[in-house]
Amino acid sequence: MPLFMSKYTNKVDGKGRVSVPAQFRASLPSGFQKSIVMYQAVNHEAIECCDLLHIEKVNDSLEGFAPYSDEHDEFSLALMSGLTELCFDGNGRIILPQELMEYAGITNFATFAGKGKTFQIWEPGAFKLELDIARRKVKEKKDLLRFRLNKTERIIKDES
Amino acid sequence: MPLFMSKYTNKVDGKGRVSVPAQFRASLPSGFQKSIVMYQAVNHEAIECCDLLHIEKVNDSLEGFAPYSDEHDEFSLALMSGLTELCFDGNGRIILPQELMEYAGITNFATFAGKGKTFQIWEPGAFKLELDIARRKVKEKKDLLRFRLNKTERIIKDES
DNA sequence: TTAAAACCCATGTTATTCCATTTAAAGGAT
DNA sequence: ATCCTTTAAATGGAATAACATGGGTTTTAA
Repeated sequence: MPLFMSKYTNKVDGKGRVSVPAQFRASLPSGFQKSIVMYQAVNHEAIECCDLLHIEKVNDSLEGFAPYSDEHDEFSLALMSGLTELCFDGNGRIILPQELMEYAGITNFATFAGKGKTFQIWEPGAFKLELDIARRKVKEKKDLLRFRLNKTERIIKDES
Repeated sequence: MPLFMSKYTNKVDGKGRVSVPAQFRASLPSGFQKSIVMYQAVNHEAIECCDLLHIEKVNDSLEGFAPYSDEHDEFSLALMSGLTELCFDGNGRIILPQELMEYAGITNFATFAGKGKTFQIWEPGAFKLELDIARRKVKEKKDLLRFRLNKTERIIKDES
Protein backbone atom coordinates (compact mmCIF):
# COMPACT_ATOMS: atom_id res chain seq x y z
CA MET A 1 0.00 0.00 0.00
CA PRO A 2 1.44 3.38 -1.02
CA LEU A 3 1.59 5.94 1.79
CA PHE A 4 1.43 9.72 1.81
CA MET A 5 4.66 11.08 3.27
CA SER A 6 6.91 14.15 3.24
CA LYS A 7 5.65 17.71 2.91
CA TYR A 8 5.39 20.20 0.08
CA THR A 9 4.37 23.86 -0.11
CA ASN A 10 2.71 25.04 -3.33
CA LYS A 11 1.21 28.27 -4.54
CA VAL A 12 -2.52 28.95 -4.53
CA ASP A 13 -3.44 31.13 -7.51
CA GLY A 14 -6.19 33.71 -7.84
CA LYS A 15 -8.75 31.08 -8.79
CA GLY A 16 -7.97 28.96 -5.73
CA ARG A 17 -6.04 26.42 -7.77
CA VAL A 18 -3.14 24.39 -6.29
CA SER A 19 -1.04 21.60 -7.66
CA VAL A 20 -1.36 18.44 -5.61
CA PRO A 21 2.20 17.13 -5.21
CA ALA A 22 2.91 14.55 -7.89
CA GLN A 23 4.13 12.14 -5.20
CA PHE A 24 0.74 12.27 -3.51
CA ARG A 25 -1.12 11.74 -6.77
CA ALA A 26 1.06 8.71 -7.46
CA SER A 27 0.22 7.34 -4.00
CA LEU A 28 -3.51 7.14 -4.75
CA PRO A 29 -4.78 3.58 -5.22
CA SER A 30 -5.10 2.46 -8.83
CA GLY A 31 -8.57 3.20 -10.17
CA PHE A 32 -8.92 6.14 -7.77
CA GLN A 33 -6.37 8.53 -9.23
CA LYS A 34 -8.78 11.01 -10.80
CA SER A 35 -9.78 12.76 -7.59
CA ILE A 36 -9.34 13.20 -3.87
CA VAL A 37 -11.90 13.75 -1.12
CA MET A 38 -11.44 16.45 1.50
CA TYR A 39 -13.10 17.68 4.67
CA GLN A 40 -12.46 19.71 7.82
CA ALA A 41 -9.88 17.98 10.00
CA VAL A 42 -11.47 17.07 13.32
CA ASN A 43 -8.68 18.18 15.62
CA HIS A 44 -7.11 21.10 13.76
CA GLU A 45 -7.88 24.03 11.53
CA ALA A 46 -6.63 22.16 8.49
CA ILE A 47 -8.03 20.26 5.52
CA GLU A 48 -7.84 16.49 5.68
CA CYS A 49 -7.66 14.50 2.43
CA CYS A 50 -8.03 10.89 1.44
CA ASP A 51 -9.02 8.81 -1.55
CA LEU A 52 -12.52 7.78 -2.57
CA LEU A 53 -11.85 4.14 -1.69
CA HIS A 54 -11.34 5.18 1.92
CA ILE A 55 -14.69 6.99 1.91
CA GLU A 56 -16.42 3.94 0.50
CA LYS A 57 -15.08 1.96 3.44
CA VAL A 58 -16.50 4.50 5.86
CA ASN A 59 -19.84 4.35 4.08
CA ASP A 60 -19.85 0.55 4.21
CA SER A 61 -19.27 0.84 7.93
CA LEU A 62 -22.47 2.86 8.27
CA GLU A 63 -24.35 -0.30 7.35
CA GLY A 64 -23.44 -1.57 10.79
CA PHE A 65 -26.23 0.69 12.09
CA ALA A 66 -29.91 -0.03 11.48
CA PRO A 67 -30.96 2.03 8.44
CA TYR A 68 -33.47 4.25 10.28
CA SER A 69 -31.65 4.43 13.63
CA ASP A 70 -30.61 7.72 15.20
CA GLU A 71 -26.98 6.67 14.93
CA HIS A 72 -27.15 5.94 11.21
CA ASP A 73 -28.81 9.30 10.72
CA GLU A 74 -26.31 11.29 12.76
CA PHE A 75 -23.22 9.59 11.42
CA SER A 76 -24.22 9.65 7.77
CA LEU A 77 -25.20 13.31 7.92
CA ALA A 78 -22.19 14.50 9.88
CA LEU A 79 -19.66 12.43 7.94
CA MET A 80 -20.95 12.48 4.36
CA SER A 81 -22.36 15.99 3.97
CA GLY A 82 -19.04 17.55 4.93
CA LEU A 83 -17.11 15.82 2.15
CA THR A 84 -16.02 17.35 -1.14
CA GLU A 85 -14.68 15.32 -4.03
CA LEU A 86 -12.25 17.26 -6.20
CA CYS A 87 -11.05 16.07 -9.59
CA PHE A 88 -7.62 16.96 -10.92
CA ASP A 89 -7.28 19.13 -14.00
CA GLY A 90 -4.92 18.09 -16.78
CA ASN A 91 -1.96 19.36 -14.76
CA GLY A 92 -2.76 17.69 -11.45
CA ARG A 93 -4.37 20.72 -9.83
CA ILE A 94 -7.55 21.07 -7.80
CA ILE A 95 -9.62 24.11 -6.87
CA LEU A 96 -9.83 24.51 -3.11
CA PRO A 97 -13.41 25.21 -1.96
CA GLN A 98 -13.82 28.65 -0.40
CA GLU A 99 -15.27 27.21 2.79
CA LEU A 100 -12.33 24.90 3.42
CA MET A 101 -9.77 27.59 2.58
CA GLU A 102 -11.35 29.83 5.19
CA TYR A 103 -11.51 27.03 7.74
CA ALA A 104 -7.78 26.41 7.33
CA GLY A 105 -6.85 30.08 6.94
CA ILE A 106 -5.21 29.42 3.58
CA THR A 107 -4.62 32.38 1.26
CA ASN A 108 -1.57 32.36 -1.06
CA PHE A 109 0.29 29.18 -0.16
CA ALA A 110 -0.69 25.72 1.01
CA THR A 111 1.43 23.10 2.76
CA PHE A 112 0.68 19.46 1.95
CA ALA A 113 1.67 17.18 4.82
CA GLY A 114 1.69 13.40 4.48
CA LYS A 115 0.08 11.42 7.30
CA GLY A 116 0.30 7.88 5.96
CA LYS A 117 -3.13 6.82 4.80
CA THR A 118 -4.28 10.46 4.59
CA PHE A 119 -2.69 13.84 4.12
CA GLN A 120 -3.52 17.35 5.27
CA ILE A 121 -3.42 20.81 3.73
CA TRP A 122 -2.35 23.66 6.00
CA GLU A 123 -1.65 27.34 5.95
CA PRO A 124 2.19 27.18 5.97
CA GLY A 125 2.69 29.24 9.14
CA ALA A 126 0.08 27.31 11.09
CA PHE A 127 1.66 24.06 9.97
CA LYS A 128 5.11 25.03 11.26
CA LEU A 129 3.67 25.79 14.69
CA GLU A 130 1.65 22.59 14.81
CA LEU A 131 4.57 20.44 13.66
CA ASP A 132 6.64 21.87 16.51
CA ILE A 133 3.94 21.00 19.02
CA ALA A 134 3.47 17.50 17.60
CA ARG A 135 7.21 16.81 17.75
CA ARG A 136 7.40 17.91 21.40
CA LYS A 137 4.42 15.72 22.30
CA VAL A 138 5.98 12.73 20.57
CA LYS A 139 9.17 13.16 22.64
CA GLU A 140 7.07 13.07 25.83
CA LYS A 141 4.94 10.11 24.79
CA LYS A 142 7.35 8.20 22.60
CA ASP A 143 7.04 5.01 24.62
CA LEU A 144 3.34 4.75 23.82
CA LEU A 145 3.93 3.65 20.22
CA ARG A 146 4.06 -0.14 19.79
CA PHE A 147 5.09 -1.79 16.55
CA ARG A 148 2.71 -4.31 15.04
CA LEU A 149 3.24 -6.77 12.22
CA ASN A 150 1.81 -5.15 9.12
CA LYS A 151 -0.37 -6.94 6.58
CA THR A 152 2.52 -7.96 4.32
CA GLU A 153 4.46 -9.40 7.22
CA ARG A 154 1.45 -11.35 8.44
CA ILE A 155 1.02 -12.96 5.04
CA ILE A 156 4.71 -13.90 4.86
CA LYS A 157 4.47 -15.33 8.37
CA ASP A 158 1.45 -17.44 7.43
CA GLU A 159 3.22 -18.88 4.43
CA SER A 160 6.35 -19.85 6.33
CA MET B 1 -20.52 2.58 -6.22
CA PRO B 2 -21.37 6.26 -6.51
CA LEU B 3 -22.20 8.02 -3.24
CA PHE B 4 -24.10 11.16 -2.39
CA MET B 5 -21.75 13.50 -0.55
CA SER B 6 -21.11 17.19 0.07
CA LYS B 7 -23.81 19.82 0.35
CA TYR B 8 -25.30 22.39 -1.98
CA THR B 9 -27.82 25.20 -1.49
CA ASN B 10 -30.01 26.05 -4.49
CA LYS B 11 -32.81 28.47 -5.14
CA VAL B 12 -36.46 27.45 -5.18
CA ASP B 13 -38.28 29.55 -7.79
CA GLY B 14 -41.86 30.73 -7.82
CA LYS B 15 -43.06 27.52 -9.42
CA GLY B 16 -41.48 25.39 -6.71
CA ARG B 17 -38.68 24.29 -9.02
CA VAL B 18 -35.14 23.47 -7.76
CA SER B 19 -32.08 22.21 -9.56
CA VAL B 20 -30.92 18.91 -8.14
CA PRO B 21 -27.13 19.29 -7.90
CA ALA B 22 -25.50 17.83 -11.00
CA GLN B 23 -23.19 15.78 -8.78
CA PHE B 24 -26.18 14.08 -7.21
CA ARG B 25 -27.79 13.36 -10.55
CA ALA B 26 -24.50 11.85 -11.72
CA SER B 27 -24.45 9.65 -8.61
CA LEU B 28 -27.73 7.97 -9.53
CA PRO B 29 -27.26 4.39 -10.75
CA SER B 30 -27.28 3.98 -14.51
CA GLY B 31 -30.76 3.26 -15.74
CA PHE B 32 -32.24 5.21 -12.82
CA GLN B 33 -31.19 8.73 -13.77
CA LYS B 34 -34.54 10.07 -14.89
CA SER B 35 -36.06 10.51 -11.44
CA ILE B 36 -35.63 10.43 -7.69
CA VAL B 37 -37.94 9.23 -4.93
CA MET B 38 -38.63 11.35 -1.87
CA TYR B 39 -40.47 11.11 1.44
CA GLN B 40 -40.59 12.63 4.90
CA ALA B 41 -37.41 11.88 6.81
CA VAL B 42 -38.21 9.69 9.80
CA ASN B 43 -36.11 11.54 12.36
CA HIS B 44 -36.21 15.15 11.18
CA GLU B 45 -38.27 17.80 9.48
CA ALA B 46 -36.49 17.27 6.20
CA ILE B 47 -37.07 15.52 2.89
CA GLU B 48 -35.19 12.27 2.34
CA CYS B 49 -34.34 11.24 -1.22
CA CYS B 50 -33.02 8.17 -2.93
CA ASP B 51 -33.21 6.36 -6.26
CA LEU B 52 -35.79 3.83 -7.37
CA LEU B 53 -33.31 0.98 -7.09
CA HIS B 54 -32.92 1.75 -3.39
CA ILE B 55 -36.69 1.63 -2.91
CA GLU B 56 -36.75 -1.77 -4.51
CA LYS B 57 -34.19 -2.94 -1.97
CA VAL B 58 -36.25 -1.55 0.91
CA ASN B 59 -39.27 -3.36 -0.48
CA ASP B 60 -37.30 -6.58 -0.69
CA SER B 61 -36.26 -6.25 2.93
CA LEU B 62 -39.93 -6.12 3.97
CA GLU B 63 -40.00 -9.78 3.07
CA GLY B 64 -38.02 -10.36 6.25
CA PHE B 65 -41.36 -9.97 8.04
CA ALA B 66 -44.07 -12.64 7.79
CA PRO B 67 -46.37 -11.57 4.93
CA TYR B 68 -49.47 -10.87 7.05
CA SER B 69 -47.70 -9.89 10.27
CA ASP B 70 -48.44 -6.58 11.97
CA GLU B 71 -44.90 -5.47 11.24
CA HIS B 72 -45.15 -6.19 7.54
CA ASP B 73 -48.39 -4.25 7.48
CA GLU B 74 -47.12 -1.28 9.44
CA PHE B 75 -43.78 -0.96 7.70
CA SER B 76 -45.05 -1.43 4.17
CA LEU B 77 -47.82 1.10 4.69
CA ALA B 78 -45.67 3.67 6.47
CA LEU B 79 -42.67 3.34 4.18
CA MET B 80 -44.24 2.87 0.76
CA SER B 81 -47.38 5.03 0.82
CA GLY B 82 -45.47 8.20 1.60
CA LEU B 83 -43.19 7.98 -1.43
CA THR B 84 -43.24 10.43 -4.33
CA GLU B 85 -41.32 9.86 -7.56
CA LEU B 86 -40.22 13.06 -9.26
CA CYS B 87 -38.80 13.24 -12.78
CA PHE B 88 -36.22 15.82 -13.83
CA ASP B 89 -37.02 18.44 -16.43
CA GLY B 90 -34.55 19.06 -19.27
CA ASN B 91 -32.34 21.12 -16.97
CA GLY B 92 -32.15 18.70 -14.06
CA ARG B 93 -34.85 20.37 -11.95
CA ILE B 94 -37.73 18.90 -10.00
CA ILE B 95 -40.88 20.48 -8.61
CA LEU B 96 -41.02 20.04 -4.86
CA PRO B 97 -44.46 18.80 -3.70
CA GLN B 98 -46.27 21.36 -1.54
CA GLU B 99 -46.74 18.86 1.29
CA LEU B 100 -43.04 18.06 1.56
CA MET B 101 -42.00 21.71 1.29
CA GLU B 102 -44.25 22.51 4.23
CA TYR B 103 -43.03 19.52 6.22
CA ALA B 104 -39.44 20.71 5.82
CA GLY B 105 -40.26 24.41 6.15
CA ILE B 106 -38.66 25.18 2.78
CA THR B 107 -39.53 28.47 1.07
CA ASN B 108 -36.92 30.21 -1.08
CA PHE B 109 -33.81 28.08 -0.71
CA ALA B 110 -33.14 24.40 -0.26
CA THR B 111 -30.00 22.71 1.04
CA PHE B 112 -29.13 19.32 -0.47
CA ALA B 113 -27.07 17.24 1.98
CA GLY B 114 -25.37 14.00 0.93
CA LYS B 115 -25.77 10.99 3.23
CA GLY B 116 -24.08 8.26 1.23
CA LYS B 117 -26.76 6.05 -0.23
CA THR B 118 -29.40 8.76 0.23
CA PHE B 119 -29.53 12.54 0.48
CA GLN B 120 -31.76 15.01 2.25
CA ILE B 121 -33.29 18.37 1.39
CA TRP B 122 -33.46 20.93 4.20
CA GLU B 123 -34.44 24.49 4.88
CA PRO B 124 -30.92 26.01 5.00
CA GLY B 125 -31.19 27.44 8.52
CA ALA B 126 -32.59 24.23 9.95
CA PHE B 127 -29.82 22.28 8.30
CA LYS B 128 -27.09 24.35 9.88
CA LEU B 129 -28.56 23.72 13.32
CA GLU B 130 -28.97 20.00 12.72
CA LEU B 131 -25.48 19.59 11.28
CA ASP B 132 -24.09 21.13 14.45
CA ILE B 133 -26.06 18.71 16.59
CA ALA B 134 -25.10 15.72 14.46
CA ARG B 135 -21.41 16.62 14.64
CA ARG B 136 -21.56 16.89 18.42
CA LYS B 137 -23.34 13.54 18.74
CA VAL B 138 -20.79 11.89 16.48
CA LYS B 139 -17.96 13.14 18.67
CA GLU B 140 -19.69 11.64 21.71
CA LYS B 141 -20.46 8.34 20.03
CA LYS B 142 -17.49 8.05 17.72
CA ASP B 143 -16.45 4.72 19.19
CA LEU B 144 -19.69 3.14 17.97
CA LEU B 145 -18.50 3.25 14.35
CA ARG B 146 -16.65 0.07 13.50
CA PHE B 147 -14.74 -0.35 10.30
CA ARG B 148 -15.88 -3.26 8.24
CA LEU B 149 -14.19 -4.92 5.32
CA ASN B 150 -15.62 -3.37 2.22
CA LYS B 151 -16.95 -5.33 -0.70
CA THR B 152 -13.68 -5.29 -2.63
CA GLU B 153 -11.72 -6.61 0.33
CA ARG B 154 -14.28 -9.31 1.03
CA ILE B 155 -13.92 -10.57 -2.53
CA ILE B 156 -10.13 -10.67 -2.23
CA LYS B 157 -10.45 -12.46 1.11
CA ASP B 158 -12.81 -15.06 -0.35
CA GLU B 159 -10.38 -15.81 -3.14
CA SER B 160 -7.42 -16.31 -0.83
C1' DT C 1 -61.76 26.32 -19.21
C1' DT C 2 -58.19 26.66 -16.18
C1' DA C 3 -54.49 25.49 -13.31
C1' DA C 4 -50.72 22.77 -13.07
C1' DA C 5 -47.17 20.26 -15.06
C1' DA C 6 -43.95 19.42 -18.90
C1' DC C 7 -41.14 21.42 -22.34
C1' DC C 8 -38.21 24.83 -24.60
C1' DC C 9 -34.90 28.38 -25.04
C1' DA C 10 -32.02 32.43 -23.25
C1' DT C 11 -28.65 34.22 -19.94
C1' DG C 12 -25.12 34.97 -16.42
C1' DT C 13 -22.04 32.52 -13.69
C1' DT C 14 -18.90 29.11 -12.45
C1' DA C 15 -16.09 25.27 -13.38
C1' DT C 16 -13.34 22.69 -16.71
C1' DT C 17 -10.20 22.18 -20.42
C1' DC C 18 -6.44 23.47 -23.10
C1' DC C 19 -2.05 25.53 -24.29
C1' DA C 20 2.18 28.29 -23.12
C1' DT C 21 5.67 29.36 -19.85
C1' DT C 22 8.48 28.92 -15.98
C1' DT C 23 10.70 26.35 -12.50
C1' DA C 24 12.75 22.48 -10.54
C1' DA C 25 14.62 17.94 -10.54
C1' DA C 26 17.37 14.07 -12.74
C1' DG C 27 20.94 12.15 -15.61
C1' DG C 28 25.18 12.28 -18.35
C1' DA C 29 29.40 13.89 -19.89
C1' DT C 30 33.42 16.50 -19.25
C1' DA D 1 32.44 17.94 -8.47
C1' DT D 2 30.55 21.21 -12.21
C1' DC D 3 28.18 22.19 -16.14
C1' DC D 4 25.01 21.03 -19.64
C1' DT D 5 21.07 18.47 -21.41
C1' DT D 6 16.73 16.31 -20.82
C1' DT D 7 12.59 15.38 -18.48
C1' DA D 8 9.06 16.17 -15.25
C1' DA D 9 6.51 19.17 -12.33
C1' DA D 10 4.37 23.54 -11.13
C1' DT D 11 2.32 27.89 -12.63
C1' DG D 12 -0.31 31.44 -15.48
C1' DG D 13 -3.78 32.80 -18.55
C1' DA D 14 -7.32 32.27 -22.04
C1' DA D 15 -10.89 29.52 -24.49
C1' DT D 16 -14.56 26.36 -23.75
C1' DA D 17 -18.18 23.75 -21.66
C1' DA D 18 -21.35 22.82 -17.90
C1' DC D 19 -24.50 24.33 -14.62
C1' DA D 20 -28.08 26.98 -12.19
C1' DT D 21 -31.65 30.03 -13.01
C1' DG D 22 -35.38 32.90 -15.22
C1' DG D 23 -39.07 33.24 -18.24
C1' DG D 24 -42.12 31.84 -21.83
C1' DT D 25 -45.05 28.37 -24.53
C1' DT D 26 -47.36 24.07 -25.13
C1' DT D 27 -49.51 20.04 -23.31
C1' DT D 28 -52.15 17.43 -19.95
C1' DA D 29 -55.64 16.42 -16.89
C1' DA D 30 -59.20 17.83 -13.81
